[in-house]
Amino acid sequence: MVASATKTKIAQELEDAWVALFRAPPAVVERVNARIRSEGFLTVEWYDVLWALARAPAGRIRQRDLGKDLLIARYNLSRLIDRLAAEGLVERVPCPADARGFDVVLTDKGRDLRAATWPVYAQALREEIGSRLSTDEQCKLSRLLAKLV
Amino acid sequence: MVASATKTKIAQELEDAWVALFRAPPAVVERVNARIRSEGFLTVEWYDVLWALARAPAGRIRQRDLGKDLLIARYNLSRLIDRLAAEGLVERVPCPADARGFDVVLTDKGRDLRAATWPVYAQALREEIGSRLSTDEQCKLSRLLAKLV
DNA sequence: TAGATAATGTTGCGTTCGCAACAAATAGGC
DNA sequence: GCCTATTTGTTGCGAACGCAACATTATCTA
Repeated sequence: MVASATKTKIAQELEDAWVALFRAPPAVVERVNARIRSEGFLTVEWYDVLWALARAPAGRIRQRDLGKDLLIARYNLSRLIDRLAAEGLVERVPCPADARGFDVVLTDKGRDLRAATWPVYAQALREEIGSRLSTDEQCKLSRLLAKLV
Repeated sequence: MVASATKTKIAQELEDAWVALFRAPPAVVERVNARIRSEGFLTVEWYDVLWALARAPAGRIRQRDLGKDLLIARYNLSRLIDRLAAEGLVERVPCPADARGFDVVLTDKGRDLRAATWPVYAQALREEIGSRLSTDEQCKLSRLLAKLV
């Protein structure tokens, strides 16, 4: 690969957008997590897997597809599923159509825990995001972030 | 604390905004980091500390203020500074005005490494963000994310 | 259909994060 | 001044991440 001529200046708007993107979201996620944990429930990382499964047909998704949906790298998802399975919240079953793969299946325990967590989670989202952004702003934010993926 | 009556529904816009906020930024940051690391340079987490110091008067900021600027939790910043100091990129010196505190000072080595990293970093930002969002969109994104902090 | 290539998932290893508990110093209320 | 509460920073510990290397299976190509 030829080293391209890299200019040493970037636009202020680009710098500002990057700094905001880099710093703000983790802080917001941490606040949401802190609220949920203080009530004794799951982190959002765990929750989101259960949520994705709860929406999937038969509470079942192939691990590969789960990673793509949740934007989680393979090696991280692999161990995240390990932890969820160790808690009995999901199960890994061989994928019928592909001997390499696994379907991740939501257990009853996982389904119940997700449902129990939801009110606390929803409340955290209302307070951390709903109270700070109008509905219109929420839509704009979704749209802008979608362009970056 | 009295358990507040928590509704079990939230608006679709809020859910979408949260999901985007939760998933997209880490993926973008990881892509930027991968580019920079593939060229043998610093992760953005390290870079941003050096950057903040390079902008500060005399290349020097109190650790507490650095944490607030960068939105890094105390216990994480403490160890991040440890690592940077172990590499000789910064130094910790007692804060003259407050015996509890430390000023973090950029070393010559840190200054040089930051400068050397910049072209690669800037190029990564142009490609990952500049090419996906217009200047106007970049401004909107900054503004929306600022509201969440 | 054999051989090379790609996709899927796991694991060893070191790094980094997050909580809780802690020590030390300052600031405030009386 | 004195006692308490707050602020600042560190550390032990376990959880989670990220890279590189790996095994296994599927897919493509000739």
